[in-house]
Formats: sequence, C-alpha cells, structure tokens
Amino acid sequence: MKLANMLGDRFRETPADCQITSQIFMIRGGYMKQVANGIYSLYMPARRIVRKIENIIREEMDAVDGQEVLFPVVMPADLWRESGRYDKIGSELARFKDRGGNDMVLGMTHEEASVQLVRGTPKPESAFPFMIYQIQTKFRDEPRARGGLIRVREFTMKDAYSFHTSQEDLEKYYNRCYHAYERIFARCGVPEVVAVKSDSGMMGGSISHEFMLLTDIGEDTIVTCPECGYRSNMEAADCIVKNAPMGEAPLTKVATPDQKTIEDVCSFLHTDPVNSAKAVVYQENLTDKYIIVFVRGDLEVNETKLRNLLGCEIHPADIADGHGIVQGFIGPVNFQGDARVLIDKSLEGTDNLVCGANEEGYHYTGLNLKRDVKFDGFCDVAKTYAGAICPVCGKPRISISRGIEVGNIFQLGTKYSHAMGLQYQNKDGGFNDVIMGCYGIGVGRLCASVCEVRHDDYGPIWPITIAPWQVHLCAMRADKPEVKEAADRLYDDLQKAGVEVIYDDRPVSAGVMFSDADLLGVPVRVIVSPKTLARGAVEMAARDKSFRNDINIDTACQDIAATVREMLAKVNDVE
RNA sequence: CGAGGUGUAGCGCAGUUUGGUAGCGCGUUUGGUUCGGGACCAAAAGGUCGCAGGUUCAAAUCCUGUCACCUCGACCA
Repeated sequence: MKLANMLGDRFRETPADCQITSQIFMIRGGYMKQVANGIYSLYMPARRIVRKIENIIREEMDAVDGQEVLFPVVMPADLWRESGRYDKIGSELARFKDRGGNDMVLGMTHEEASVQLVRGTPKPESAFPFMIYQIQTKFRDEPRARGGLIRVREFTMKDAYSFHTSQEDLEKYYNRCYHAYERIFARCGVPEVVAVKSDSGMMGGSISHEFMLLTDIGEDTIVTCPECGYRSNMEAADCIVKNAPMGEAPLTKVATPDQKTIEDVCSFLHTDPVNSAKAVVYQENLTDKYIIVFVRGDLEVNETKLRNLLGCEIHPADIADGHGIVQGFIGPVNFQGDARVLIDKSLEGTDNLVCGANEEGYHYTGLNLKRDVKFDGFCDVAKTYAGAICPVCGKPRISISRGIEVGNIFQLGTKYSHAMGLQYQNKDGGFNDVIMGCYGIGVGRLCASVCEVRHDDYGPIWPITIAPWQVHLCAMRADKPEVKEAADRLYDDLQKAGVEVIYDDRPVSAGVMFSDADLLGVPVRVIVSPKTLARGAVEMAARDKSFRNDINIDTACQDIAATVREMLAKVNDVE
C-alpha cells in the first residue's frame, strides 16, 4: 500500500474530544473516525489490525474444535422472550418494530440465537460436546460510551457457545477455552492479560472469569494477592477482615450533635472508624423499600454483591420522612424503622463499637452486636480493600488495581437451554437439558487496549502479529531518481516475498515522514535515502527501538523478510 | 436519567460580556528554496458561526426552543 493514496489523515493536534491514549493515537493516526457517540468507522490501518486479531482468534477457536457460524444482527423479539431477557434487560437492548409491526431487537449477545440454531430433535449424547462461534457486530445502547474503542455502542465481538451433557464435561472444555484465551492474548502481543474471577451478572450461571489487561485507565477494579496469585474482579471479591476484641464496655448513649458522618463521629469521640458500625441505606428500584446495611466504619458496600444477595436492583436511598430512619444517626440497636436490616460480616468479632442511636444527635458507644442486637447472622456484602486478608492464602496482602476487560468466559449451566427447550437424549432414552458455556472477546476493545499498553510518546507500537503492516518503507528524498528507483524495487520485492509493507514515497520532509510512521506504529521501519545508498545499504530499525542497523541493499529483501519471520515467531511462540 | 461544559473552515481555537464587513494557527492547493525528526518564502482555495423560531435597521453575539458532542455521576454481559 502506498501511503500517499491511503485514506485517513494523520495530524499533530489532539482533538478536543479525545481523552485516553489509544483514542488519541487512533484518531490522530487516521485509524478511525467517529460517526456518533460510541459509533466509529474504521480506516484501513484499524481494519487491518482488527482483521488480524480476528484471524488469531479464529485459529485458536478452531484449535479447540470450534465451528464458525454467523448469527443475524436483527432478531425477532419472540426469541428473546423465550429466554425472558426481552423484558428483563433495560434500554441497552435496542428494540424496534419491522414494517409488519413485529417487535425486533438488535443483537447485543447471541445466547438465544445459538440455542435456536442448535435445537431441534434432541441429539444423542454422542453428538456432544461441540462449540460454535462467530465474529460479528454487536449493538449495545450503552448509557454512556467513552474512551474511543474501549467502550462503544457498536462493536465487533467474538462470541462462542459450547454445549455439553455434564458439568464435568463443561468444566473440561471451559479449561480448554481458558487456555485458548491465554494463547490468543499472548499472540496478540499482550501476554500480561490475566484471568480474574468475576461476577456472572445478567448472563447467569455460576463460575465465570474475565480476562483483564491491567492498566490505570481500566474501568474495572481488580483485586489481587501478590502472595498466592489470587485474582478477582472487585464485584466478586470476598472481603475478609479480622477484628481484634477491644474489650467489652457497656452500651452508652452519648450526645453527638451534628456529627453525621462516620469520620465526624469518630473524630468527635476520638476513635477510629474501624471501631464503628456504619449504616449504608439503599432502596429497591421497584418498590422503594429501604435496605440498611451495617458495615465496619472504614469499609464500603459492594453493591454488586448486595444486588446478588437481594436478587433485585437497588439504588442509593433517598431517605424520606416517616420511615423511622434518622439519617446520620442510624444504628442497629432497637431499630424500629421501616427497612430490611443486614449486618455485614466485617462486624463479626467486634465487641465495642460506635453506632447510631436512631435518635437525632445521639450515638452509642460500647456496642456488642451479639449482646445488644437480635439478628439472623452476618451477610457478605462489604467491598474489599488494599491490605485486606486474601481469601485463599489468608495473608493480609490484598492489592487493588485497574483493568480493561478484554474477554470473558462463563459457565452458563442450563439457563438458556432449559428456558428455550434445548435437550439431549440420554443413554436411557430420556431427555435432559443441555449444559452450556459461553466465551466472548471484544475485538475492537482488544485493539485499543493493546495500543493503551504498547505505545510511546509518538504513537502506538503494534506487536507484529497484529500490526497493520509488517514493514514501513520510507523513501527519503524520493525526488532523487536513484532513491525512488531503489525504494520502488525494494517495495516490489518485499511484496513478492509476501511481506506486508506500507510504502511512503511522498516528497515530504523527514520529520513528517517519521511522525507519520510513528503514528502508524509498524514494527519494522526501513529507510532508503541518499545517505544509505551511498553506503550501499538501507537502514532497518524497530519501532520499539530494540534494533537499528544497516543492511546491504542487494540482500535487503531477504534480510527484512527473515527479520519479520523471526519477530512473528517470537510472539506466536506461546508455551 | 442527574450535574456541568462545548458547538465558528478538515483539526485546534479567538471573537459572544458591550449586536455593526468572518478571524488566527495547523492542515490543504500552486510556484520556488530546502531535506535524517512535524522546514522556509510567496500566492490561493475553503465557513448559510449546530438547527429552528423570536427581538432588531442590523444577530456568531441578545431571547426562547431544540439537537449533537464531551466530562463527572447513575448504569454496564
């Protein structure tokens, strides 16, 4: 490809709308153009990267016996009614009517379609397991898209669905996929992607993992233990704390005028928030019924865990009068308010706490839950924190970081097969629900994520396995016939040798040429100039600056092709 | 959906307070001089100032409405 004819402008100034690195470089480098909020068109460089990522995914999915299929983007609502999700999912599912007035949806995920494709006369056990996958456009009408390709409304996703006759078989296959995912990310040049335990959310099912690229711009919070390797999404992380007894003290009501926050109360009473019980109030979305959670004063509530515990949607409460809830002074002792009360296990083992007295201007000291409060036992809804105890190895080494979710795998169980009538015929002639797993990777998000962690001040540094081209050929002073001629020949030879090359023979200054090359981030740069020709050579350099040397002009093509092969092998050689 | 911000040439912005000929830088085109990290000189093209209504002799500027985009929050397989 000749750069002179390639669409997509590269420019110096950062557009005002761009916030994060990958978005800045991919806009400035002419990779893509925004069409609407969270909706982009891709120019050639991005399209080529995405296609290479897709092909790596394809190879690895095929290697675990995946069958590539293609589901429709548009589906009838009835299919989604079968699983119950048509009514359960909010407005991120795009709904519309066709000309006949039928309700339709745009696919945001394809569990329903996959079951529809597979079901029919129940297959015998011997036909299992199998997996189908597709790489296709999804539309999710996100409330707030942001960050370039990291979080968009329309995107390309690889989604796979596996079908099994036993949980053991699902787990076996799940592990194969887990492994395939590690290979995919390694081959895409980001072997540091890690799998973390995750919350299954609306997908249903039990065990699930998210594959995370750790970076500060990530929207997910990851809990890790450097001691034993425990990793979890914050949403699914256990919060384990150890409370040392303080020594019992009598329950005493004390005046705490205008001390409403835990920090205020504790500093007023000269104690640490660790020694207090904090009330956090929520309401059920549907009924507005109040839920009060007591957690240790220094901790917060993990709303995902609370939501799962309650089995309904909730939001932070807007406390109205007349419910017996005294904002700022809520306590578990003799609470008479109109609310469901939960006590988190972060308060287990405490014997001397500060808490609200359910009376304006008063708190208690000396709270001993077991002694002073009647309750049904502890729940587990606290958000873990840096320095908390690792649930696996028991050491207080929990560390918190940020990550981008680039893939996920779920053990779905029979949620969809049961609802939609997908069964197999067992050896006794009876029928059982098929057990399913599903496996996703956001292709565009992966592309942007790689850029996020593989760049310098001047542009992306694409791993050669997914780079838009393998070689960026610069003809400097292409106005000189000898340069033009040598570069043209090398361009032809490289193409004949099967090397992917982008060729810049524009009559522009070195600065422009190099800046554009930096923005395109092609891993190998080859420069033909009057200077190099005078030495009978061309210059070959790595975008990541790992090498830079002259190579003989006569053997340049073979040398470059060999270098490309080596670099490819290095990234692709996983395990 | 809540709060805030911004819409003026392909990109970045000034001009809006105080109404009076549409501006600057980058980029683009042409000619010339340069040439290994976004060169220089000269000339040129390019905008119904987001959209609709209103006020006015006169609106980018004031008023009303509306749309889009961005940020924070809510939400998020």
